[in-house]
Amino acid sequence: MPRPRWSPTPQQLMILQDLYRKGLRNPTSSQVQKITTHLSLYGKIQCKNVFYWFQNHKARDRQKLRKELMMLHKIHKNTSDDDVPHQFHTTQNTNSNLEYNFPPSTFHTLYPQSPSILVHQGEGKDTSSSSTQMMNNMGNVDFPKHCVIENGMMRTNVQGWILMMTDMGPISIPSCSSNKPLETLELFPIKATGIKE
Amino acid sequence: MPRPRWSPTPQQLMILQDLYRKGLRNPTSSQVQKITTHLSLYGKIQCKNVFYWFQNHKARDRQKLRKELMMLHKIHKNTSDDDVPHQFHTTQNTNSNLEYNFPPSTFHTLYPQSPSILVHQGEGKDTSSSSTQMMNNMGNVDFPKHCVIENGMMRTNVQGWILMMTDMGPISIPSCSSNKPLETLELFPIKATGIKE
DNA sequence: GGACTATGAATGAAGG
DNA sequence: CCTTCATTCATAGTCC
Repeated sequence: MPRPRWSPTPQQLMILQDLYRKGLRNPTSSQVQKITTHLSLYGKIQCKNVFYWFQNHKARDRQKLRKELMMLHKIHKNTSDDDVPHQFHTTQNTNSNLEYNFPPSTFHTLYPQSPSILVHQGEGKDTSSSSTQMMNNMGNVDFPKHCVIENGMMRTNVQGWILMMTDMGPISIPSCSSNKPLETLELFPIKATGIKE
Repeated sequence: MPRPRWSPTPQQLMILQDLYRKGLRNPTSSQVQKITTHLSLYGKIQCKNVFYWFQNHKARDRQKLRKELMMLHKIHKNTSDDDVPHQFHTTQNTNSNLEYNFPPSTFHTLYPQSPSILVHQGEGKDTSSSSTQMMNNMGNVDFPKHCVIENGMMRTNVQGWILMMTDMGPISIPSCSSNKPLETLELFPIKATGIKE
């Protein structure tokens, strides 16, 4: 029974956290490999696990920081939006209350360049760089594909995310039996369900 | 110490279900925000609660359908699988043996695009997109998706890294309590953290 | 009280 | 990097 997904053992987690704490954010391919090799002493693991771990950890860490930062800026308004998993709060401009929004652009300056840590590579010159590649040419470790190495830099193949969000219409949030209708909420089912079945 | 977890009041639940029934699946940041604000009329609630609610509800809804479907396919097979203690086995990938690593990318065709509903945003355009992001940058600042790619991307290959590879140093990959020292790992934090803190 | 269920919360894994 | 999906963990509520 193959464990569907990897789950770090306490030791592995500890090591990963420590590396992260020390500043590692975007491990290069060789770093990932080495880390993986090391962690495999404590349990089954693949390069991609390490790769994804850092990616997710960094993202979620940052989101947490943003939240805290926001918290400070919003020292008063309670209104319940304190802790949000990922997402953000857009400008909510209701005349009624809360207005904890920031001048945008405060948060994109957070992450520093990734710091560094080096895991020495046996012999090959590691100019290759990041993770992506490593995923490919690893013997028994696979990497997520979808990244391309370019000039030593790892680029994700994506360029241009499309956002399809037609923003129109007021939405109606269903209200429970008796309650004042919400001012500007409207619901716009644009496309039926979504449960393709 | 543990903050009890949120539990929807009957009214809140009713509203959420209604929205879901109407097709909402992946509410955008502003939608979550508005919904949360509205629901807070009926009890304490945070954005993340709303966010998670939709995530979970959708996932479990889908999982239920999947299971039923599977049931049909297996109408004949008795296999005595009747006694499934807890949950169920959803995707039981009987890959059996080698749980090697294959670049995934095989089983993707299932999910449709999320439907849509719109919570009209007072004025700001909510180009922001959905869930995740929304919680983060409350400033309604959504990244100009494409722009950031330039320097915000995964540059794994930081130019400041020094490769110091001495075969001798015992590595400083944090090890857990008792374990055999790893052979050649080295850790070289060149620049402090990165966590702006 | 332990087994089980429903479900909030967290996070690994992918895709774009 | 951002978004979404699938799993899994954790626990309140329930039944016996």
